[in-house]
Amino acid sequence: MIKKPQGKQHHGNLKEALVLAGLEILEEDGLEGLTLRKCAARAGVSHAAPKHHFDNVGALKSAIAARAYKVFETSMREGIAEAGDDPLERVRGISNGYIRFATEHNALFNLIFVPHGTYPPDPERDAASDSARRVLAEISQAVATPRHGLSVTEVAIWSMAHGYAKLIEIGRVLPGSGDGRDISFDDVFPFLTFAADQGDPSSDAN
Amino acid sequence: MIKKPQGKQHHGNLKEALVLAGLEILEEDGLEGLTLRKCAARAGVSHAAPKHHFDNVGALKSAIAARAYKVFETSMREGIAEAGDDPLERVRGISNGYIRFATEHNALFNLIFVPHGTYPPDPERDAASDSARRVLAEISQAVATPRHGLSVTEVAIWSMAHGYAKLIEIGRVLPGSGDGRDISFDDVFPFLTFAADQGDPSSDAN
DNA sequence: CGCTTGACTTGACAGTGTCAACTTTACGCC
DNA sequence: GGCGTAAAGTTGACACTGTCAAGTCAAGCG
Repeated sequence: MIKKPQGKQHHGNLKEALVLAGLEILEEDGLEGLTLRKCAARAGVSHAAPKHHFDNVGALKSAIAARAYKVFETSMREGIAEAGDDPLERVRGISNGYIRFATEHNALFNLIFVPHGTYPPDPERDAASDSARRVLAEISQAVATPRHGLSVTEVAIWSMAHGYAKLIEIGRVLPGSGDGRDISFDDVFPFLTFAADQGDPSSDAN
Repeated sequence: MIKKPQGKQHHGNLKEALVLAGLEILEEDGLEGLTLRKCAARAGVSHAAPKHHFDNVGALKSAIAARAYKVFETSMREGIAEAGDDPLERVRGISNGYIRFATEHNALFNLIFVPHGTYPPDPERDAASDSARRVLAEISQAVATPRHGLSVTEVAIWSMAHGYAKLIEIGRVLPGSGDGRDISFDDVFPFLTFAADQGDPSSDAN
């Protein structure tokens, strides 16, 4: 945590401090707990100080979201790394990384997946978002066929992973619970099939 | 809109009026615009009047959510009715109803799909939720095989529909736009396969 | 007629984002 | 080196939020 030097008038790096404070608050208290004034307090600064660095709360959230995208991308890359070379396994891997990010950093997840226009324009956030999406596009590429282009395959994978992550978030699915909601992504993944995988999901082949 | 009789002390049906006011506000201003005080004002009553009928804002939202589930269920049933008798077509139909509800009543959609525990316990909301879910379970039944039970199939369909709806909400998918985001659910649906449908998504067979 | 109970109003409080005015510091320029 | 200016942070205010406590008023009942 970067705090303002006591007594000094200038913080030195308030912008960065506010973003870091925001990330901490998000992990501790969730998205609802994120407040401009709390960020300011945690950075050791008065409640209106952020105004000089962020026009409004949306601008601060946008800056935090840019960081969140990087965590998100890392999580997806880790999921891919855990998978082998098989294209289908890599799709499963990136999906697992996607879902792990959504569950372990749920506030960040909900900070970045927000309707277009929620935050003011921000090239840094756009860049981080594009970078993360390129990872998904690359993995999708390997299971896409010319017949149905890249983006359709990408959206199919994306929809499945995102939807499953949301069902966990709202408690409709609860992997490892042992009750009726105990459905893992590995159970669901076989229902997603690609040209190279003429899968009957009831087969054990994967 | 049910308003309080001018001058009279008792409203008569404030509980119902607050719920209806809430539904209107949700459709007009979205989930962010829903406020206890605005509901009270629209019902023609003072800002603290709702306290006698709803302990807190969560209880009011819960009551509104119960209504929203009914709209949701209707939308799914309409989607099914538009499909024929083929089980797979009925899955597509309910998905289209699901997605239509999410786009046309996005505030209601986000009101009902919230983490478990967001609202106080409410038997009415639970009943409405269960009723809606039973519709999905029934449609899933027809494409499920004993090998992988009902609920797994249900979650697969649910994940796909929910995820796709969310991608539209956040603007990552924009059907009918003509640009790179122009991907319809019919494009994505074939990637979902069941035992009875050994589908290669590149085939035209659907 | 009077009392009790429920429904609603009024006023307050803390917390939120945002704005305007003020103070203080740091930096460039002569 | 001193000084003026612009940036950075503080203070105080405003409207809005949910929530609570106290008061008012009406309906119903013994």
